[in-house]
Amino acid sequence: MKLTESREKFINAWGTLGTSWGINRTMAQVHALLLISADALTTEEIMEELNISRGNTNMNVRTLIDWGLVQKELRAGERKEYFVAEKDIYKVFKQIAKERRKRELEPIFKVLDEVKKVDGDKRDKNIKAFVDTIEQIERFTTKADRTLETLIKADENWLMGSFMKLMK
Amino acid sequence: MKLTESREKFINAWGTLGTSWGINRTMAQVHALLLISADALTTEEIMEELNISRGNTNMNVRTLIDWGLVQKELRAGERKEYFVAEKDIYKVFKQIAKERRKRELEPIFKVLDEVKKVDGDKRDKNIKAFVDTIEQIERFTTKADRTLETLIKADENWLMGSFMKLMK
DNA sequence: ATAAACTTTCAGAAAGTTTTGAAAGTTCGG
DNA sequence: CCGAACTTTCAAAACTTTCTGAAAGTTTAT
Repeated sequence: MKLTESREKFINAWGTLGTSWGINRTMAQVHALLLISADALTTEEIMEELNISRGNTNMNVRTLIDWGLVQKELRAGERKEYFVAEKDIYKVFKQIAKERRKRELEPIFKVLDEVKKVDGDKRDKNIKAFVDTIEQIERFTTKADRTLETLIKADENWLMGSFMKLMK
Repeated sequence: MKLTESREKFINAWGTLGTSWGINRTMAQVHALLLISADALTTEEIMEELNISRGNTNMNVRTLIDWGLVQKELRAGERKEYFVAEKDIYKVFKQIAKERRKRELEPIFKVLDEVKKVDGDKRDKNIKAFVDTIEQIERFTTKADRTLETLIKADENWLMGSFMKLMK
């Protein structure tokens, strides 16, 4: 398979994967493109490679920068901005985990906390079913969250070490 | 806060969370409703509680059954089907992980495998950047996948034990 | 065999999300 | 301060996904 074809295939696959993880297709594709490019790219180059508009490119590159997955690179004597992706895949997953934790897990914790203060007799089976479920979810997610936090803070070797241990 | 209000709040939060994880909002809401209900519910009851159509209810309940998160419950002498959710939250997350692994990780492995067989001189920096990235992703995802598989197969206590260890 | 009680399907409508592209904004050298 | 080179914004359009509800299908009792 030719490089061009392989690249295209990978970019598409990454875009599809992104979609089912709640990340928009184009954002995932821009990320994939930058990941596999040896050099930093300009807006113009991204537009051309992916056949997308300037506005779309700008918006998605900006989001990737917000997520800490892409950085601007300035070149002496040039006006244009160049973009490079973080190439270390561990860092990439760590960043994503961090971002999503903030955007998704934190709000749910807030709701769980609020919602479990339901009033009424705990012997009522409907109240009991509700409270029990909420508490179980809270216990589980708190544990999962702490684990995630540990992983996020940990350095790469530690991360690998933990995975290794888990795998026995 | 009244039970009705709490329930509604939780159902909505769960629905929103689902959305950002690529699970459709209604499916997540039906799941939430069944999770917090003391008794099994009929299609009719789900329709009424969530204000959704018969077709929509049927489709989403069916998908939840496919995912192994909900079961049919038949009652002697009754024609209607009753639905109950798996209440053990560990099992719920395990099932979801299993499902998504099959639908999302497996296809990406296939692509990575295909795509890394790119032809051309490995000293070309573009080919090198591409192949290096693909290999890194493959190594990482394979490890993550094995860990996931181990977790899926493991029983609940083992799962908790592992989490505990990770948390130190 | 029929009818009642249910469940499933599916085409079109509605809702939600993403993309475009032109216009507005910014920055910098001279 | 001007104009060229770029970046950002945003309303409208295109696309995607989800939902509705009526019709078709299935099952069971008699």
